[in-house]
Amino acid sequence: MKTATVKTQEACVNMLRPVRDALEVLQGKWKLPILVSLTFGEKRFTDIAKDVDGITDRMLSKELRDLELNDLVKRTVETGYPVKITYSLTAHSKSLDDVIESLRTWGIMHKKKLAADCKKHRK
Amino acid sequence: MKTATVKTQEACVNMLRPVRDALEVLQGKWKLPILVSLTFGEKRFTDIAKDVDGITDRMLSKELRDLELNDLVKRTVETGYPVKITYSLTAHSKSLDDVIESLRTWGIMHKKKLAADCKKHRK
DNA sequence: TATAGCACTATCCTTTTTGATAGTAAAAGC
DNA sequence: GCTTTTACTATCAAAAAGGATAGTGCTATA
Repeated sequence: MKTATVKTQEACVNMLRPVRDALEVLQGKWKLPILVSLTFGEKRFTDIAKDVDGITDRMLSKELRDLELNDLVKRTVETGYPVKITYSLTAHSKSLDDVIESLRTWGIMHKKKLAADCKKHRK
Repeated sequence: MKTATVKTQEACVNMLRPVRDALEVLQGKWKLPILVSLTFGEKRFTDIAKDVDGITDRMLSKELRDLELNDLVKRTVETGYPVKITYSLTAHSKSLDDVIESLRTWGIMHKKKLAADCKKHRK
């Protein structure tokens, strides 16, 4: 391979690494949706389940545990009767704002495009 | 449930939908990395494979097909001897710039945090 | 002639993810 | 006393994702 090619490849791999690091913690169908739900304030287990349509208790439980381990969600137990458990964002997950917002914006565009393409093909 | 609660839940679900739409096409370990690799210009199969460390031919082939179906990658055949096949971004995938950049930025932060936390725990 | 590069595909297998269903303990509300 | 709510866990099963390995047909190169 040519030296120039190797150089651009290196640049590419360096660009790629952080993206893959981020993906490692955020990948999957549910993690980002759960975090989005929590941007609306701290919530209880069942409230999150209501927001994130289609998630099962089992998945929600597992994903919350994963997110907690990565310091992306804080679990708070309010003792008393009955015990109240709430989940909330952390400083670390709040820093995901840009990611979520850009993904959201793109998602809107993408949906519009799908609709447009669909019309085209029906013609 | 209280009316106010229902309203914020509705707002949340509406916020969530586009994120989930986006995730549907972009999810997985490889799609975004492949697209990042192509932001450096059109590339051939083996070149992408070199950039995206760890991907197998099977996966790359499959993911490229998926991405092409969603108009996120363009496959170009240059006839001649030998035939040259190149992959490149489309207008649609170029619009992912913000998503990729924010994910990248967050990934860098996240890694730093991991390193910092690791130090803390060793103390 | 032998080897290497290109762009894959095929087969088989393992791991991970996701889903369905049921169950629990403790308290509150009817 | 019975049901409901809350916040889960357990078990089983299906589906999706990912990986290992090998092979193909073609060309260029040593």
